[in-house]
Parts: sequence; C-alpha cells; structure tokens
Amino acid sequence: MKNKKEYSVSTQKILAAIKIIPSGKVDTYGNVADRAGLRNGARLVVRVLHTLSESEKLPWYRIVNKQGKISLEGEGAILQRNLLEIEGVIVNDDKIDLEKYGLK
DNA sequence: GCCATGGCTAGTA
DNA sequence: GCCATGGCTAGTA
Repeated sequence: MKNKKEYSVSTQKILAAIKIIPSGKVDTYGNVADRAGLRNGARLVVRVLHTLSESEKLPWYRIVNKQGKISLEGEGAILQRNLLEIEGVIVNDDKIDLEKYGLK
C-alpha cells in the first residue's frame, strides 16, 4: 500500500508559501497566493488549508484575512488566537496589526 | 465533464 | 469573480 500522494504544482507552491511564514508572524490569504504565483488564488489557499493542514502540519493559524482579522468563528477562532498569542502575536478583538506582524 | 467548495478579495454602484 | 480538487453523473463502448 503506497501513499505517494502527488500534489499539483499550484498546491505544492501554496504549501511552500505557507510553510515559509515564521513563528510570531502572520500572513494573508491573498499574499500566500501571490507568493505561490497565483494572482487570485486566495480561495484556493483556503481550500488547501482546509484539506491539508493536518497531514502537512501547516501553520494554518498564521493566516488571516486582508484586514488582519481572524476569519474563523467560534472554537476555531479561539484556538487560532491562542496559538498566535503563544508565539507572541498580540490580538485585539480578533484583529492583528499587519504592519507589525505581517509579512512584507 | 460538471459543479460545489471555501477561513477571500479587488473593484464597482 | 477567481482557482484547483474531489466527488458524482451522463453518456459511450
């Protein structure tokens, strides 16, 4: 039984773009997509996070929307905020200062 | 093949 | 609207 799951080039690039985000920093969906070479692939990033976060051990919680806000709701949002705070990221009302913690 | 998905977002009214 | 993938269907052989 082999599990040689192959990802498409786009998916691989997105995975790489996500893994680049260092601890204590955050990035936006759109930015990740751009780094992966996908101009309008924000939603694709969302999809990748959804399907591969666990298997690829992705730092999913380091990704927020363009306004620097946590896009999840309920439990997920709480978990994300906690994980970020553990890394030293300050979160106010589910909002993060992208100028300070965002990737350039 | 077609179509829904998913935590979005640039750009118009 | 944009994007790629997974799941499901219709339509041939």
